[in-house]
Amino acid sequence: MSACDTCIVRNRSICAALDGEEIKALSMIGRRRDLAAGESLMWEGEDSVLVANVIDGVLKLSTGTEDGREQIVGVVYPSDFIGRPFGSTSGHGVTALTDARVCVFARRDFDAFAREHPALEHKLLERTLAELDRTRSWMLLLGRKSAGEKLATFLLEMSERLVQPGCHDSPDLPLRQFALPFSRQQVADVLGLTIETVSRQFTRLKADGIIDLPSRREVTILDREALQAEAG
Amino acid sequence: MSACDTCIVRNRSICAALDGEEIKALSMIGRRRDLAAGESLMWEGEDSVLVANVIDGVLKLSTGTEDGREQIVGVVYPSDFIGRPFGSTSGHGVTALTDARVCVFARRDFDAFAREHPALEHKLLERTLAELDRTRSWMLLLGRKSAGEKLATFLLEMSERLVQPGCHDSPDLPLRQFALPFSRQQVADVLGLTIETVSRQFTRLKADGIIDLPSRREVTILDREALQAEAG
DNA sequence: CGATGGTTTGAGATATATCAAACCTCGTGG
DNA sequence: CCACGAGGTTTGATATATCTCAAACCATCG
Repeated sequence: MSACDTCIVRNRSICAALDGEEIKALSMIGRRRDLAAGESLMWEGEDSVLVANVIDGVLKLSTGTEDGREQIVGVVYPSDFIGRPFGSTSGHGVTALTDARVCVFARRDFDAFAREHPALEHKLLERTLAELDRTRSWMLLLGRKSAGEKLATFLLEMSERLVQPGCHDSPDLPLRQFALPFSRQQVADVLGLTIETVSRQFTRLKADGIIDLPSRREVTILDREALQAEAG
Repeated sequence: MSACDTCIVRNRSICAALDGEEIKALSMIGRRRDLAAGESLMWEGEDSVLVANVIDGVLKLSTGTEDGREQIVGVVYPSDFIGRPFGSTSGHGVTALTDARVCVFARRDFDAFAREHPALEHKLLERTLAELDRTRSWMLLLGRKSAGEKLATFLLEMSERLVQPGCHDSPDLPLRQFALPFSRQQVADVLGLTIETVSRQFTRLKADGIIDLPSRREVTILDREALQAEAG
């Protein structure tokens, strides 16, 4: 019995494209790995040697300039795919925001396996296309939205992406309350703002009664309509 | 004889994955279309009914907010692929910046064809992954770079992307001089700036002797090193 | 408790946006 | 051929959102 048999993202990750035999073959070249919050799985500019599926936790993809400015260019959740198959170097680092568990493959092995399994490549293509869509809509946020609109948009996306599929009662409605997997600085790095501006926008949204902040890492959306209006 | 036989991007587009027979089959479901500068091929939010290969010209992908702010989220060149296969709606409009020629397919037809031709899907995957890389590095520009850095980065990328492969003497060096396929406003929409700020940065780079501007649409890079330094 | 790292709040500086006017460039029609 | 007009562009003066620098604040953990 392979680890895949009990994998909780088995049916949501790209592995869903594979049948029992194939999964078994794939499991031969992959292995689990646990990451502590803050630990990195790959570094910017490094040769792309690994790819992985996220089993549990939240990770950030980030790049920076020479002089230390950072920009988070993506956030991945359970069942998402990480890494750059068929490619030279990875343009961004990958770091766990929460404790996380991933299923890693040597890129060369994965590439070879994928090329022999078109259904897997197809899933990967669908995922990559979806990720590209999300990334592009994020460009609108970075290029054209104000600080207030940025934070509101971010909180709304967060409330949608953090739902555990099939976990609770309701059919995957966006969350009313959730724990942010980001520090204030990291929120700033997602939105292209400074930590102070982010903090001020948080307090403003709270003062306006649109959200509540039970603790630094927790957010409650009190008035989703208003938050959507703020998101522009 | 199909139109593909004389297609100038035959060997660079995703079609390069196909052999003679397959190309013939694909050519049955596609057709050429000419676009005048300014003409749109698809609109934001519209059902994704078309996909296409760019044969000639430059096109922009753009989104906007309700209140009319616009952001260009991608620029495509000859041999690039346009559209959203396997997907519901297209998140951005596609508009020709120059007169252009594309090879369009009904998305449903293309999807079906692609699923039967893994080599084609593989090419598409590689392209999509590369585009995602480029888009993410653009996020760093939008989120963290100053106006001057943005314009310098933009001009450098332009000088690399506008080379006609195999066209000239030299082996695809970046261009020293080129015609911008963008108006000042469009440059602003790429960089997340206003037209005035873009204009001021152009004149500053010119005043500093880093570039020359023979005409409004033409750029000469006088000092590439300095421009790279400006790009941050 | 007192230290530590993250966060909030404040006051001031600055890059970019905004508003407005002058300026080209180019095509059109007199 | 020249005057005219229209769009796009540049330049200028001013406003403002966001950044920067600095201090106070707060939770957590030894």
